[in-house]
Amino acid sequence: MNTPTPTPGRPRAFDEQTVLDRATEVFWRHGYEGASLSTLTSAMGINRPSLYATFGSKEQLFQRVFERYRETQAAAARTALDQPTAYAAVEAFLRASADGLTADDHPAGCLSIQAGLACSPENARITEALAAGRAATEAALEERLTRAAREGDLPDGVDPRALARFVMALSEGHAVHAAAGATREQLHASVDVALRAVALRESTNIS
Amino acid sequence: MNTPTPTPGRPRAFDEQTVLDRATEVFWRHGYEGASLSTLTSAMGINRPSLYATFGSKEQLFQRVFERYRETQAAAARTALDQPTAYAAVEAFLRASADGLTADDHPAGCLSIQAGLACSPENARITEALAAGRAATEAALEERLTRAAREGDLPDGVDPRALARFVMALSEGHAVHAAAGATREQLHASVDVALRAVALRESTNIS
DNA sequence: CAGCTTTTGTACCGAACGGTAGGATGGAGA
DNA sequence: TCTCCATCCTACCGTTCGGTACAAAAGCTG
Repeated sequence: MNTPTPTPGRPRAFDEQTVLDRATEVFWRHGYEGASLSTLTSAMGINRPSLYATFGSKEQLFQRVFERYRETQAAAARTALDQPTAYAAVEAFLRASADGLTADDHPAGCLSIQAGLACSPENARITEALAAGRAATEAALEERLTRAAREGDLPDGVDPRALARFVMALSEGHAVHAAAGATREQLHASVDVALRAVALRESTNIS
Repeated sequence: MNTPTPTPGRPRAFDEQTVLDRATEVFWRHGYEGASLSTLTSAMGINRPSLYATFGSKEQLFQRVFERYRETQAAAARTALDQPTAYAAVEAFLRASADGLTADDHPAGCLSIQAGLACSPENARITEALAAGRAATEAALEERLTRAAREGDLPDGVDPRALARFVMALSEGHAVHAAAGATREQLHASVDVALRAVALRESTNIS
């Protein structure tokens, strides 16, 4: 479990995962640019040189934070997409998303959205990394739905890529809403509406 | 048209609306905190004291920018919601949104989303103002759909508030996608999927 | 032209930013 | 107990941040 090899020199006074958790919360709440080193070190309970010795820079710290975040997100997405039907997979994805966006063990919303949709030019890489993370989730969704299309498991006339984009966009919109204070019930009610679009039978347009 | 009253003193060398347009683009592209005064004044073609004499502060400048932005957004929403049926209103809203998010006379996406979903605590008012603007749009949508529900113009079992939230969330998600490079066609394909949820007949769930 | 008023440009303010130097500190091995 | 070495902590670096003082410039009015 823990490292049995006794490294020479003074041992660290903090646990890396713990301080990463604290940093995650700060970035989540204030965004990348809004999270100052003073706020970060204060929340992490370490001082600047420890942060730089351990993580390299503010940007590298954030990349570590986001990497960890992505892993848990990806695991949750994988679980949802393992459902046997497209409808069940989409519902599980959106339900898990709504729950995650309003969980009380972390700030409301989604780190990918909160941390930096727009940044100053020198931090453009942050924006790109976040977008890449979201794109990866959408790709997993698309892959699952493409398989569903092959299996005849999608409503007629529904393009799996469009459906993946729709589901992902809705989830991101819910993230925006959650960050602004929407409740879990409100998000699930929106999911109820969305699922009508994934139901099997072709429904009739208004005249 | 123009001011016929000759104000005393040296006349301004810039047009207020023009420099507001430039400021809008900078905030849109870099976010509130990512938009430095140097970048702003440089893009606006004026120097700092002129900015402060005219607008008061960076925050007040942004409020002016956002106010103008809201007016055009609200006008577009009003046009869409004036459609005779709920379905047509929702479609017009989402189509106009998709077009606006990918128009080439301004940065991709939506100022409300780009400017500052998360900020440092001292700029929390910016985040709140943006959320309030989006909430106002959602309220207009909800009002229209509540009327539709009264008129029997909504599918069975659809709560107008939930539908309004769904439409708004999707639009915000599309804003996130547009900022990350999604094309207009991709957004409209997602709208195609979404509209299935608003279609009149109750559709059958998967078994 | 003189006098008044407002804007313009330069040059600056204190504070906060991300990042770092270097001595004090504490645990393992000899 | 002494040595070694990575970590800890104070205090600082140069730069940029949002915001401003002040004097030169540019219009009107007389």
